[in-house]
Amino acid sequence: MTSPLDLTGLDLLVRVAETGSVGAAARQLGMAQPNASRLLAKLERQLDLTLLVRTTAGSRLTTEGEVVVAWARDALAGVERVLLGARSLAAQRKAHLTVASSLTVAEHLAPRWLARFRREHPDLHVSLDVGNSHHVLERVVSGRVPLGFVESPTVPRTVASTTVARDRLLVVVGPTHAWARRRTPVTAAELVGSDLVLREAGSGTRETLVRALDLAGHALGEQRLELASTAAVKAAAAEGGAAGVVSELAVAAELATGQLVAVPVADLDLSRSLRAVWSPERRPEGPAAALVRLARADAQASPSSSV
Amino acid sequence: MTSPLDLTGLDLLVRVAETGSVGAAARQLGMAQPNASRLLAKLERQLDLTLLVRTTAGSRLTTEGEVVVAWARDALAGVERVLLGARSLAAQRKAHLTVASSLTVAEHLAPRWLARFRREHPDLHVSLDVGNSHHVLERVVSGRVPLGFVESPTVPRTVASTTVARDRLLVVVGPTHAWARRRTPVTAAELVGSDLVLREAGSGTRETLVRALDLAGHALGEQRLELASTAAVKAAAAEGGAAGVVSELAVAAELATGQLVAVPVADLDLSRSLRAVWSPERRPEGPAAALVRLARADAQASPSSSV
DNA sequence: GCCCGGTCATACGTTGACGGCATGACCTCG
DNA sequence: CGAGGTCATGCCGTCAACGTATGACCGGGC
Repeated sequence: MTSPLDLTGLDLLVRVAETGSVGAAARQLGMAQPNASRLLAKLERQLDLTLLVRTTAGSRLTTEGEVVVAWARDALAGVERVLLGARSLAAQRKAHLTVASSLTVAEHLAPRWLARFRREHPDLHVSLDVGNSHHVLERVVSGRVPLGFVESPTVPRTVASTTVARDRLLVVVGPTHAWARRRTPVTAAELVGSDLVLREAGSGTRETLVRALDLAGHALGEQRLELASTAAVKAAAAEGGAAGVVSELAVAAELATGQLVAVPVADLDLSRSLRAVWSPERRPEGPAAALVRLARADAQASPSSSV
Repeated sequence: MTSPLDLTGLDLLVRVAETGSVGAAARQLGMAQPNASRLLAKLERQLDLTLLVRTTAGSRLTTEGEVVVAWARDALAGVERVLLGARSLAAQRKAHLTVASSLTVAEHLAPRWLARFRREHPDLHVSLDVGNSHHVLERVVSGRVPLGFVESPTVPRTVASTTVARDRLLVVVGPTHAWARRRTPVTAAELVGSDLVLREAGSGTRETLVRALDLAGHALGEQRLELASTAAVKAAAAEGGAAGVVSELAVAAELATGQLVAVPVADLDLSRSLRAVWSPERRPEGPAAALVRLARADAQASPSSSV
């Protein structure tokens, strides 16, 4: 709880593991060697562990140090994704390739694509233009952007598309909710009659749900609790007595740790496809085509699980 | 590169997303509201993005803010795993349940188990005792520890065991290595005749390789490059011209981003099982049994992919 | 044998950043 | 129209982190 939340020490530790030297690791990070030494000592003090064996000819990891390094690499990769993604959001100006993307894709798939893409084309700056499905399609047909990704169940005939992955909406509740231990599926009628927390109207997730309910002959009431962000929906569902409806991609981690429980649902088809879309006159080529390939390959490499 | 690596701002942002208020988020982190306001402004400046729409009745996320929050949640979960894991390594004293674990299990599986376990039993302190396979077995048979996890191909008859997951060693090379584009499997003979980077003798990974080679009628030479940590092996393989041999669990992330490439291997069975082991007189019960259940469930939920 | 290049730790002085408090502007609700 | 909530700004003190300088130690080479 009262943790520093500063990863510099862990970054340093990982580099010590790779180079075998505190000084070399310090140079990689552009800091002076004494600071690195101090920082590592502080890290050991805070974690109450001895991570390194300092010899006068370098430093080696202890067993515990190795374990911590493995964990730290994951954590650092996570913040690397944040920073890389943020740069892709910001660098509209100097971007060589701009791709429009719906929220679900940007939130949960784009980080891996960006990391991989950057590695294969280190000289190319990719920029993300995030908006709802309508926004993405508009950008593509207007030619402002050569490629887009949407999670709509259908796309208009004005654009060409290919499915790169599949997605599914889940009904999730906190572990204390009555539905958490339920084994018989919840019906669509029960769903519309219960307390639900949802994204606001206009979100792709919400539209998919409304459409599925419509096909089943049901309609959402008006008294739903609407929240501004997916994070808020998840937090509300985890805490309170209401059920949330979110993409399976958004809750993989929470399901794994048990913070949220998925409720089986009958009568409703909540799956949808994630599509790459482009203007028919401008078929993706070069980097854009590579990105589509990469996205499809990534999706089938990890069908549903994620971070 | 020149990034702050301080996640407090991101943590704050996530909490703003959940609560809808900068002040409330600040209180959750025990900081004063003005500091939170400043920190968020700084974060926006550093990322060159506008993440929040501050109204006088609270703060809502922009679209870009939502995306960043989703990424940040992953990153924060990663450092949470590090901190939780470190506590489990350190708190030998106040632990209610101590489990011995080999390196591979501790590095790549334990974080998820610990997070999940902590959620189901918040009052129980679990401690990790990490060592090589021999160390784990010794602790179990001597009764110092009620439960252990090892990745040995076989276990002695003095302990009872059950397989909770499977694992496989991979031969990996950097993308520039000649084997990177190879489609025909590498033979065991080629393997022993090539430049290899390995963990030092005594590691479970190394022993598994030696055993597999032995069964195929080959033996490792002596001139191998030995490195102290798995991280060092991965770094050396990614950079240089040598091939590395590591657990698939250790390189899932690098394979996904293309930093490393797996080379197909013929003639060798490099798979092994990860087993929970315990003293026959002391069958796991209560929390220990729950941990075994949890481990097995987790493994079959995500067969091979991971963070 | 001796010295040079490498390792890591300690000491010291400065500065810059962060935190807390006080204040002000603004909106909403009663 | 006031009360309670939101967020931003300004001021100031303190502490922590940084860079430089130095010392102890080991190994390898000429």
